[in-house]
Amino acid sequence: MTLIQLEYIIAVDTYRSFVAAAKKCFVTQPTLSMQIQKLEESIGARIFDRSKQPVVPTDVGVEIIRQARVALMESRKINEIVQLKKGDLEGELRIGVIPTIAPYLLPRVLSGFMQKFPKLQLQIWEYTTEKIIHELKAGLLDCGILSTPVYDAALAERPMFYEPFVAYVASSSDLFQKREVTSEDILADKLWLLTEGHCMRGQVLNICQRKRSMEPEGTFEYNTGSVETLKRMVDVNSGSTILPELSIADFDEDQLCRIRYFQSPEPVREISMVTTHNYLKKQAIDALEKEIIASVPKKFKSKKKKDVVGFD
Amino acid sequence: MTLIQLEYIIAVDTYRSFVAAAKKCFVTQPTLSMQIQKLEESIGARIFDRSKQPVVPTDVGVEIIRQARVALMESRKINEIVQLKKGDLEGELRIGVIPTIAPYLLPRVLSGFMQKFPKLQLQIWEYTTEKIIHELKAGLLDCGILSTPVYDAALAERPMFYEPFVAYVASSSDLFQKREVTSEDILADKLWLLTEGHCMRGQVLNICQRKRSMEPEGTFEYNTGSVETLKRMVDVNSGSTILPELSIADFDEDQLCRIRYFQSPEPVREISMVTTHNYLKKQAIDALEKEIIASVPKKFKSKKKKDVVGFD
DNA sequence: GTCATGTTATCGATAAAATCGATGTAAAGA
DNA sequence: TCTTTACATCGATTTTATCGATAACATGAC
Repeated sequence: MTLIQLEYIIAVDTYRSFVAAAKKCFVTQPTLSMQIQKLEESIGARIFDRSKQPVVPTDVGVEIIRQARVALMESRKINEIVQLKKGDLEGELRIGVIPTIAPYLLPRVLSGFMQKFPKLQLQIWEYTTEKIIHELKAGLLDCGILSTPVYDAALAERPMFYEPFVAYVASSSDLFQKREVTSEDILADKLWLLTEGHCMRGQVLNICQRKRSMEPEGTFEYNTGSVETLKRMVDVNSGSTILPELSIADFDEDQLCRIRYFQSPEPVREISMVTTHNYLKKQAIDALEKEIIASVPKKFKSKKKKDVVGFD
Repeated sequence: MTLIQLEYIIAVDTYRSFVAAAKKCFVTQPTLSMQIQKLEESIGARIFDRSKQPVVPTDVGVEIIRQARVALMESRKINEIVQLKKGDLEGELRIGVIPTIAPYLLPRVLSGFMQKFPKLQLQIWEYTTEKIIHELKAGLLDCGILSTPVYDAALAERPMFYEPFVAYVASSSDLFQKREVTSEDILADKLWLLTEGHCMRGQVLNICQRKRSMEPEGTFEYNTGSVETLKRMVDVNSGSTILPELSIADFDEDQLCRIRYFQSPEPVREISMVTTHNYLKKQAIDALEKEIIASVPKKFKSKKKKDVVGFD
């Protein structure tokens, strides 16, 4: 058994194809096939059922692959130990961030973080929650920054802060007259929503206590994945929307006028650093986590007197 | 990095010598040296300080080796998964047992256990507690059966039963007249003791509340490592000794006459299955554990109304 | 200091392996 | 049925691991 063979079976499991796996491993398909055959022979068990298309792991193969991931992970930690001692993390850090956090949070932390680890190649991927979870499990991402809980036992989530939602209302709206708003107010108003697939859409609907199934009535049907677009819709048209508080950091005075905070307990979303349980690049990820926690307003850090909103 | 390289550095760490490690790995010393050099080069750190004699790991080397043990362990579990699925454990199981347990416990369980795992090569090593702990940590033993607690964070102990101590008294002794004995009685009598290094010696001294430092007065100085010898000494000469209850199982009537049980709470020793935390051959070891628990008298299984005696 | 001894590093040769490109075979889709 | 896609097989080639011999080095005895 060699570590390379373990990498090969993990690649095949990930891509469900010998050809694709070979490409990702930078070897030819016969090489990969041969090595996997040798591994199967040496342990005395078939790992993949090649009669199915696409290939699937056998029963015992599933467990072997799970254990192979663990073994490979532990072997890679040896390199991390060295880098840690040298004090200079190298390699790449692949971060998945949901689109309703990324543009507002990352600019606050990335420059500082990159200065601390100059040799680290940062890769940011803006994905939906679902996609981030999938890629984390497949080992294609190192960590995810997303709204939790995600209720997945394979993942470890470490809450970093609780970001309040705020209402953004057109001056033509009735809500504009109020100093604070409640979820009932929102319900009555016309509401710009993110398109399906964004966890924040679910959270906003939960705030308004609208069921996902029943299409909210007073909602403009304009499918956008961008919080920025929601804001502009309110600016240019009318109605209201709900924004995460970090997104209003660089609003001008005119725009701030249209912000309405929620009555206590204000609705918030829990933002966590999510990894697999036995994760690599711990040093870098833990540092990023600290950097993020330090970068958000103090009042975000406690969830007391707040209403943590789920998205399911 | 290859698994073989990890094996090599672990061997060098274990034997503190390239030559000895090479021998144990069944390769020549240049081969082992080369591979370790390649590993050091690939991770970019020196693992061993060869200027010292015997060789010692560097600071970072210590951590690398610790992690290498983990990685190798996890990779070996892959083979166990296969064997587990086949339902037939192969390979060898190296068991360390202290001499005051081995001859009385093992005959009760080994034949049954070997029938269940016919392909398993059993290796029994009679060692002192100290030696078993050392070999477990070095990975030279798979599990140990010994008296606990041993207070070693690197090891996991799972108590299996609580074995009472009984007194064995010559008919010429005053104690012979009593139906039950107490630790005070023993203190007054002449006592045959095991030689230094046996944990049971410490336990017996603790029962009598004698300090280790002060050499017990009424003790015959005959250094033996065998419980059987203690018994014979009492048989042939006089005085008394303390035996573990399992050792009296095949006593004849005459010998049973000389047994005196302790007054409640009777002194007992805790006998545990000891492994490292992340141990291999789990399947076999767990089965052995069950076999042992099933083989001892029911009354051994609870520690209620008993006085668990340490040996330090 | 010198010598004997034991330990690790280095070297060239050789055996073992991993990999490649070409090709064969079997299954899935048009 | 034909085409396409995917995995297995084969021989050639490159790469790697290992060996035996030897050099370099450290340690302890004298």
